This record gives sequence, structure tokens and C-alpha cells, in this order.
Amino acid sequence: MKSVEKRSDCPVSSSLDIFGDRWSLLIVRDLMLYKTRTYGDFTKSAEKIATNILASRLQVLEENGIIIKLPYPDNKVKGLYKLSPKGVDLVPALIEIALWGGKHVSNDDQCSPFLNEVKKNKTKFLKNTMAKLSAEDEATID
Amino acid sequence: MKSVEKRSDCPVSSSLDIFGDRWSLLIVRDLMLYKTRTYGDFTKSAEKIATNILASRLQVLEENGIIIKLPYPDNKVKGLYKLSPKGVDLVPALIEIALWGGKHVSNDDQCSPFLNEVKKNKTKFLKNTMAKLSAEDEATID
DNA sequence: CCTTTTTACTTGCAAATCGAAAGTAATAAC
DNA sequence: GTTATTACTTTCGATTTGCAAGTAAAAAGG
Repeated sequence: MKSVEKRSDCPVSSSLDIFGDRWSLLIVRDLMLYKTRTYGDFTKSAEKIATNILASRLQVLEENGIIIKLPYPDNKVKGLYKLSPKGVDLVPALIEIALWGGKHVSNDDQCSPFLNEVKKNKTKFLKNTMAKLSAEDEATID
Repeated sequence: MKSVEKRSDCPVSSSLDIFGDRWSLLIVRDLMLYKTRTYGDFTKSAEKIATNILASRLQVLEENGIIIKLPYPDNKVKGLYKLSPKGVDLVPALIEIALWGGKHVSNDDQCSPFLNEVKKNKTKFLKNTMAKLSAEDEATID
């Protein structure tokens, strides 16, 4: 776990030292939604992350124990990224950000069903989602 | 409300387009903790934000309706920043980030009491905190 | 008043980071 | 055996960061 430069001992500040940028939490978002993703999958997301930025962020997230890179079954080129338990613990924060964004800046039809389910029973949603992400195998949603 | 460049319609992405950097949420954190802050107060926080960055972030947060600048009573030089209702709505996200940071990257003695109170009853804590921040007058904590 | 201090910024500039595009090396597919 | 995929790396101009110094206006002090 390579230490990033810590500006203070405040947990908010320390967190932002790791993922406080415009891309890192989008990687975590994709892993929350799909459970596993390849490098190429990330580049196909709507925000069109540049490949150099992606590589850099994946490295920081992996060094900080938030994501894990696994070998892709029967393929030596591809890799499979997934959330570590520490990464799964970011889901509540991500959901709160999504709720805020859905309420105040972006009402996307495509994720309204998702946010509605969250709003219906947040505790249950978090429990289910985090449990699924923590399960060892199981198929991805996509 | 000056529109920031939106990379996609995803609410997470749109949120990060506004506050996805290492400083913005620290400004929100200070306003959550102290309710009101002057420009100089922000510069005195532990992370030592540079004045040009601070000015730039305050402008973006104000343009996006997250913070409000008020005149300081009986003083034409000072200003008083506070969270708007939209800014107060960021508190749950901020708290989740703080909880994650406290658990996984930073166990600061100074804010342990704070985080312990959150953990004891999150719903109650959020309700109280957000209500205090929404109240029109009332003295600051500090 | 008149001077000094405080406050909230702005400016200048070097260094770091971002981001688009092209390049590469290894494996997979045909 | 040739072509295509995949996962990066490299290059380079543009933007952003962050430290330091500067500034203008109001407040405080004498």
C-alpha cells in the first residue's frame, strides 16, 4: 500500500488524498455496477477516460487496496478488476454522491430506476449491493 | 449557476464535475463543522490551501449554488460563507467519506469523538447536523 | 486625521498533471 | 502464419497546481 501524500490527519482530507479527483470514483462506480471490469470496459464508459489517466488511476487505487486485479479466466492478455473489501466500503459514499447528483444536478432517465430503488430502502439496498460485491464468484449483472 | 462541463448524464459523474478535486469538499467540511467561515478562516485549516486555489474553489461552489457568501455584520471587508440548502444536502456524502477515511486510512484522535457520535446513531446525527446548518441564525460551534 | 494592519483576494511563474493521439508488445483469433 | 485485440506506454501541447509576492479597500490604532 503505497502511501499517498497526506495533507492532514482529517479522514475526509486523507480520503481525498487518495480518490479526490474527477476520475477515481467513476472507476469505483463501474465496479459497483458491474462487479468486474476489464481495462477496455472502463474505456468504453460514457465519460471516455483517456487510457493514460485510466492506467494511472487503476495503479493508485490498487496500491491503496481499493481495487484488485485478477487474471481473466483462460486469457493471458486480459485482466479483471474488482473492488476489495475496502473498495466495497466506498459504496455508501458513492451512493450518497449519486443521490445528491440525482437531486441537484443530473436527472438521468437511465439511472432513475437505480436511484429509486436506493431511495425506497437505502439500508436494504446497501446491504444487498455490498453483499453481492463481496461474494466470491457469481455472475456479473451485465 | 454557471454550468461546469458535464462529461455524462450520470449523477456521480456530474457531481464530480463540480467538486471532484482535492479541495472542494474540504471547504464544505469546514462549513459543516463551523457553519460559517471567512476567507481567512479557510486558509487557517490544517491542509493549508493556497489562496488562489481557495478563491477559485469558492467561486465554483458559489456559482453552483453550494455555498452562499453573506456580508459580515458591521464589516465591509470580511465576508461570511455558509452552506446553501444544496450544500447542506452534501453532508450525508461527506459523512460517509469521513467514516470510510476513519476506518481505512486515518484514525485521528481529534475527530474520533465526532465519528463515534455519527456511528452511534447516524440518522439522528445527520438530522441534527443538517437542521443546525439550515437554521437561519444561531451561534457557530467554534 | 493619518498611519498601520487586516482582509480578501489577484498576479506571476515554475512545476506537475491532464488529456488526445499515436505507438508498442504480448497474446488471441482466424 | 497473418491479423486483430488487449492493455498499457509514450509523446507533447494545454491546463491546472501551488508557492510567493503584490494590491486595493476597509478597519484599527494613535
